[in-house]
Amino acid sequence: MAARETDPKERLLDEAEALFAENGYHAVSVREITAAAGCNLAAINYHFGNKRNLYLEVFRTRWLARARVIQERVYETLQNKKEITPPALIRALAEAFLFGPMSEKDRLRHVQLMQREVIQPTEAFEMVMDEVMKPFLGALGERIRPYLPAGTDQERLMLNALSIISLILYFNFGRESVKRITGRAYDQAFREELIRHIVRFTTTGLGLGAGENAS
Amino acid sequence: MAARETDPKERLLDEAEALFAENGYHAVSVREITAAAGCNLAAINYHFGNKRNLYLEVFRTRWLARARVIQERVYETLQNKKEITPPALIRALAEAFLFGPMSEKDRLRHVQLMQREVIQPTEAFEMVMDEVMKPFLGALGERIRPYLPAGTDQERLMLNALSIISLILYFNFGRESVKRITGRAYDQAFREELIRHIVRFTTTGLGLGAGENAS
DNA sequence: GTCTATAGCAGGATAGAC
DNA sequence: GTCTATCCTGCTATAGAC
Repeated sequence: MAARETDPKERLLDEAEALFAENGYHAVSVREITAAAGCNLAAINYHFGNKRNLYLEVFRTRWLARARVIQERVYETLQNKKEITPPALIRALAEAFLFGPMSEKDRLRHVQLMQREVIQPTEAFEMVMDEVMKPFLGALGERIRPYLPAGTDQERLMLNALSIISLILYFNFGRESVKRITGRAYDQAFREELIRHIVRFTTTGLGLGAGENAS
Repeated sequence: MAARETDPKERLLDEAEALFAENGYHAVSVREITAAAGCNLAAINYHFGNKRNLYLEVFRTRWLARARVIQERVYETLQNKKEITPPALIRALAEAFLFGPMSEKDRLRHVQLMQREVIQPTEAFEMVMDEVMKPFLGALGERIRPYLPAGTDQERLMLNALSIISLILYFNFGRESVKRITGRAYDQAFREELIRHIVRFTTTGLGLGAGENAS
């Protein structure tokens, strides 16, 4: 697995993901990517056919894998609990996004990349939706359903789940806005405060009383 | 004011805004913009100096103006109320974004354009923050402060205000996601349902009990 | 598989006629 | 102010040597 650092194909995927996330597809040139990966200009066309395909391959081999890591992290956190309450679940979600198992930069990139697709969907959007968002929100919904009034319909459940996720995502990709408005840096202390806020706001938003009884 | 349709400079601003919002700055060429505006390739350089400056001018003369219209709309809606409760305020905000005074396309563009700056801030981000978001969130905070526990500090107030706005924005720019997850089209009925959800979720999220007593 | 070289085209910007 | 013509840079993609 040291292929990650030696294999040019792998390096291309890594550098491409970073650059696409930071600057967007059109703002990044294949020259930039190959230079960052320390390999030849022709490498992208050889390995992926064209630039567009490299972008899609980034989602297939990097983004989806990372999404799975984040999900696993959530389940790990919840493993030792006897009962998974909504506040504990939401806290685990928020922590996975704001602290998570990967580097700060990787986490930010992950959300940026997805957010670009949300604003302006391309082919990768289908992938993200079908393979991650739908099952993820479905599972999230089922987990919180027992705590909601009996007979809550599927649509309302999904609106609630979407609202939780959107808050968590916003406090990630909207960092610059949040910093400007609150005047705080995104350090450890502030992130913990953000998580407390997210848990409180969404838990009560679900109509479950002010529940901050998570780990 | 029919200058809007005849003056090439005005047409350039309109078409540029539409294209930048839909496809992003780098994906749009000056050739595309001038063609859409029905004027010459050299027009952008003549009137604005360069492409970048046109982009900033779009924010200065179009985006900020529209933000003001949206804000006015909010205050209009609230004008006849004797007491402006948080649910009424939030409903007015959500309505302004989801129905508002301008066309469906204009409303969507407005949010898309801003959202691109949120993900990847440029010079225009300062403008949006300083001239719209900060005062807007400040005013929103002050309006809801009287309903929150006494002594709620400024930071918590801003986190609450940010959360309200982020939900309203997400259900706008994240249309494709919301459609996929709920399986519903963005018609009048669904939008009204979304507004009810937003008002309920955020009002209770603020800790104010399930208050849907707005007009 | 990796390189160099280059084709072929689209991009932003400008000069200068009208 | 508006146009045409054009410069020149940078882009993606490919051909072909190694």
